[in-house]
Amino acid sequence: MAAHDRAGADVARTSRRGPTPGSDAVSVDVIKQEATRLFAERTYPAVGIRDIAEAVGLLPGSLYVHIRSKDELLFLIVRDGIQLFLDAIEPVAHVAAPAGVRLQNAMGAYLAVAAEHQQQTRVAFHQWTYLQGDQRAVVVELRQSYEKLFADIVAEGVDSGDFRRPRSRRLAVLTIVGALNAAGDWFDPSGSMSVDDVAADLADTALRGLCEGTAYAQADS
Amino acid sequence: MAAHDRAGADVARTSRRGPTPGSDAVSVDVIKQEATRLFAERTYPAVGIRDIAEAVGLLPGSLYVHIRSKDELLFLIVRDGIQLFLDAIEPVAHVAAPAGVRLQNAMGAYLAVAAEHQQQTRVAFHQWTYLQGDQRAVVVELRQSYEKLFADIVAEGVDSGDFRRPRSRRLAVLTIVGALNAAGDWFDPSGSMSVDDVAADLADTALRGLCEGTAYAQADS
DNA sequence: CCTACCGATCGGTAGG
DNA sequence: CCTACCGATCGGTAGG
Repeated sequence: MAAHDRAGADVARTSRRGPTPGSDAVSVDVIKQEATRLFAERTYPAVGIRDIAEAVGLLPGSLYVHIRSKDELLFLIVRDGIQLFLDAIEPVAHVAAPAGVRLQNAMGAYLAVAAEHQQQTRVAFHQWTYLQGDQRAVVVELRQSYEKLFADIVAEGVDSGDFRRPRSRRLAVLTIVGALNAAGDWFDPSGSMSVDDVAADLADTALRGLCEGTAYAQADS
Repeated sequence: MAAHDRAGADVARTSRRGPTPGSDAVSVDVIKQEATRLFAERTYPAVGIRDIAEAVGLLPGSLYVHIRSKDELLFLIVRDGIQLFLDAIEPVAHVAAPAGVRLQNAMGAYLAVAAEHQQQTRVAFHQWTYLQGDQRAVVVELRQSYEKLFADIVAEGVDSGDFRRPRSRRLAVLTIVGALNAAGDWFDPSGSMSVDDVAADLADTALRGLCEGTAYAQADS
């Protein structure tokens, strides 16, 4: 009876948090996934190594079988997160098409990734600031590549005459990227608007602005 | 000699961190000011009560003569920060003028505050998420008032025919507010562009968009 | 992957 | 406003 209870307890215990023999142990990917969720909900410094361990069903110390440190976990999430955007936007940014079309498609590609990886996007674009040293340097470089995709489209649009000449090209790029990043924050994939709807509306605002017809443009030219 | 040294040490000690008799003791405002700087640089959870104490020249425990808790400090910074924007934007948002003019002026008012209170702006718009309960509820309400200022301008612009009818008014507002908040983050008051320059460029993008002439508008209508 | 634990630091308080 | 300290929690490790 006592032996029977013990055996039952051991089975429950093993299936709850042990590396079940024959099935997969907790992997780095699962840890990254849970850490992404927790960082997105509460931010990196507010999430403890114990919160992550509990989420994946391990004891705190056991996490270090899979990861080197808490900050390496953040680094991987941020780096891979930005890379998702580079991989999605690069193809549509470089096709042979008018700058307006390419900008609209780049915005759509951004939103598609942001909608599919909402939590990782939040961590990647807001929480890279907690990284230091080499990790931070790598991320800063990736961020610059990301901004350059949009900067190139704007520059080519201005040079080809498709776009008006803004007072500051850099500022125009920061405005677009800022609006886009903000959209990634509030966009709700389960809401009434699809990714394409939102992308179309964002592109409208970026390309045409809010003014009806040429009312505002006339006042300036 | 020993007595002399002691007296000198006491004077230095008093002037360094004591409540110097006859002069002002460390005030809540100084603590708020230093906490604002530290929160903006490293974020709320990453800043310890000991960091704040050191910045104002007190020992950690002595802070609690002036403040109730660390989270109350954050609350005050965030609440007063958002209020700065409400106070600055409300007057220009409600004057009798075309929606385009009012939007441009509201953007200028936002940027003026963001430039003058850069650190508090960062804390107010990014770190209110660390607040909970009643404090968070108060802040959420203030944020809604802030967004409503822009929502009203857009709604009135659309109704009067000054603005084209966007696919989603709410989305247009979020886009504008998002671009504005982003500008508050990267705007450098010591840079080459003035507040007015940046406001004019932002308003251009919001009202006219990037496209030259009616090229993009024609394709749509 | 767990047990058992490390030193450091956290926000905050009692008593003067 | 300081002295002296509280219990709790932090990221991380040695040894099995």
